[in-house]
Amino acid sequence: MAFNNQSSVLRINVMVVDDDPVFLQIMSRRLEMSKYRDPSIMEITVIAARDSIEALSTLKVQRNNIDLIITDYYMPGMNGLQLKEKITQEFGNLPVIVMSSDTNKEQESLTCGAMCFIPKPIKATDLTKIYQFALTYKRNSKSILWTEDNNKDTNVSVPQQMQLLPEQANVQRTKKKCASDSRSVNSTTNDSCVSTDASRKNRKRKPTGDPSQPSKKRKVTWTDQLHDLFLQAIRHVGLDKAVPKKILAFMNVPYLTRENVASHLQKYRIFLKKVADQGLNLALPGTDSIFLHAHIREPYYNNYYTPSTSWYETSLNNRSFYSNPAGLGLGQSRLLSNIREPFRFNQMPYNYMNRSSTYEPHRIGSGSNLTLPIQSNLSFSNQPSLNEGRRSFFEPSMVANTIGQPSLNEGRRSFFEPSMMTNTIGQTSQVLGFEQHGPSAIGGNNINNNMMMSSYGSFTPNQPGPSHFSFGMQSFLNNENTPYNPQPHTNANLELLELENLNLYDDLGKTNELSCNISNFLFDHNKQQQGGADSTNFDLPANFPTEQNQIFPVQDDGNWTTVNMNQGHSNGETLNNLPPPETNSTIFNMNPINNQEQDVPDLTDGSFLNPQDLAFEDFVNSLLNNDMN
DNA sequence: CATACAATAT
DNA sequence: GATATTGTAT
Repeated sequence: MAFNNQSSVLRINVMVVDDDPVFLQIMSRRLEMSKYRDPSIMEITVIAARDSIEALSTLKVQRNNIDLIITDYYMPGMNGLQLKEKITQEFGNLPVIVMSSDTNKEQESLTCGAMCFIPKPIKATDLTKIYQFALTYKRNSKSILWTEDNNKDTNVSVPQQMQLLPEQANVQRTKKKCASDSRSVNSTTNDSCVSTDASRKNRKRKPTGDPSQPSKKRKVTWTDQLHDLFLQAIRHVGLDKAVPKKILAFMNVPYLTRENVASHLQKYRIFLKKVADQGLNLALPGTDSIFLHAHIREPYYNNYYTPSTSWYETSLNNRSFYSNPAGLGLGQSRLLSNIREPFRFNQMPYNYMNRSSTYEPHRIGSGSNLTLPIQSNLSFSNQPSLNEGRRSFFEPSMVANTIGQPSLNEGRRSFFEPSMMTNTIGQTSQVLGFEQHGPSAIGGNNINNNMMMSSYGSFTPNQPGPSHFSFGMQSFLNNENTPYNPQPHTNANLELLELENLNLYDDLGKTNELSCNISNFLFDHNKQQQGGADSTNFDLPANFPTEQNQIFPVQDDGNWTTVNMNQGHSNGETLNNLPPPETNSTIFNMNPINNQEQDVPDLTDGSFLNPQDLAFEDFVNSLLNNDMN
């Protein structure tokens, strides 16, 4: 699916500190060599340090790169706990595991804040615990899922509170009142307030234990945290391949069973379906911001290539907004992802973006990066063959590709396209007024696809790895070197089409952040303010053929041909035949000036979220970040 | 009594 | 593994 497996693998960097070089070597080797359950889930890199000083100096360099520290207790100079202390002082709260052959040091270690204590020699099961620890910690640094059950087969000891916090154990008795005593979580004797199966008549289910004894099955509570892990698992394996077993393996929560996951998955799927049928109702809490920085250059057209720098930033005012549950019956939606994560952007109810007053476009200086909070996974590690070499920047089909569905019929949608905006980058585009500018010419290196003259920008990665793209907006805006009077491609201007350094990446650290340069790209807020936007009424230069059904030339298969603005490219075989998106909807036809005071459809309405308007895969993808209530 | 939720049956 | 049904708590 949308996530590149390579980048989804959790990379755990463990530092091992021990003054015994032999042990250090063995330990490092064991950690490295031993495969975790599924190597596609986690990779371990071991950094060895021979004493505390070396450990600290390594940390100075690699501070953000180390996930877990395993240190011997007895070391010359500074012992393991002193090292831990120092680490905490200098680098904050990094998880430290202390090991020693002196089991008397166990209590001291735990008291002093070691995450756990491992007696030497290290048993294989203990080693496993280290993996689990690292994995869990990496995935959720807030808490460690660690239960008594999880521990009983090893000598690893963890601090008391770690075992006993019910939030961390995530296990409760059937009766909440019982669970108020958190220490009963792992107890099997306290059943005084658990209603028994025997008290139920006509029970059809088979008792799971001794029939004479009432079953005391634990009920898993899907806390936000646990659900979040579940979602991570789904992201990792892909929605289409997410089955209980795989999810369970990824989650690696000791007490969870496949059945637990299956049950939850069923619920989740029901949620997805519900949303697909009815639309999504979102509550997006707190501050939000959308920003786009574009490095502007002169048009790619002809041989001009004059760098200029203009930066725009568009941010959304701080506002909270909530949808009314009544409209869709999905009112309990809550956002589980960290709201600072950029991809929540996708989840914004998009009628919101029509409130021009909420946007504050302004120029902020110069630079060369573009940061778009988008739903990403846009690392083109594969040849974009399914779409005949051309993919739009924010093309739904691209997501479809990675999800596993062919994108052949999806069409070439892009940055400028309203239907895309609805779900993905709409806010940005709307804010910057891209959509109103309509047609833009994009060149590609593929001679069969080297011009795109449907109404919206597009971009073509033509090889794996970093890609390049360009937009020709300047031409429109300055009314010169216009792409509607284009010159055939030459090598010279092909060069210009190969723009700079669009690096798309996605890793767990910076999921969904896109960093790139945009060249030959220009937008104009003032232009945005003029006229409405629909597929045939763009804000165009005076000499642009704005009449409906007027044609303008494009280059196709090396020859110049024409395209009907209303109907898309005349050669639907080569270029995509997707009709211009519906833009005369309430959503997109709302002029920021004229309609400023107009009553924007309320979020309670729900009609604004017609799933058919949405790029479905994107849409579903965005749901991956949502709770399913 | 209806609903939400998770376990359990099919 | 997917889906339907049941038990339990609210």
